[in-house]
Amino acid sequence: MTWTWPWVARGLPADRHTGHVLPTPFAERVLDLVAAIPPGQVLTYGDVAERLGTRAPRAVGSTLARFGAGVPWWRVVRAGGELPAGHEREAAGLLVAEGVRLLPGAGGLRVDLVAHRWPG
DNA sequence: CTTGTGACCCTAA
DNA sequence: ATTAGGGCCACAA
Repeated sequence: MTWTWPWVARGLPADRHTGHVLPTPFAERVLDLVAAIPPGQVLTYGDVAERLGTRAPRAVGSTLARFGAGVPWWRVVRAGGELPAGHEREAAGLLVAEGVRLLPGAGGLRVDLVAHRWPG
């Protein structure tokens, strides 16, 4: 695994006895996959869910909201290429720095999925 | 373009 | 066991 839990990175124990929340098996699979997305490429929440063999894109979003701090969460976007809700600005900056082309849209910028969707 | 609706499936309480 | 709700999605209208 290339990612680390935020509280582990800060030297905090990742143990149930401490009261810290541990990622579920599902969450671990989400994080492993997201950590493997190369710079400059993206997946949608639905893509992640599909590659994990589930149809739970919302659960993917929830997982990244909770445990995504240690993985490139900005490389996971909505089905239409819209940036992750609540983090549009930060995601836009990080993506542009990786060379991702953003297209203008009414509700903000969209990732050019045709150009940057990760084939895997 | 916008809103509303219904289904989905996983998590936490 | 049950419930409520989510960084979603597809499909109306």
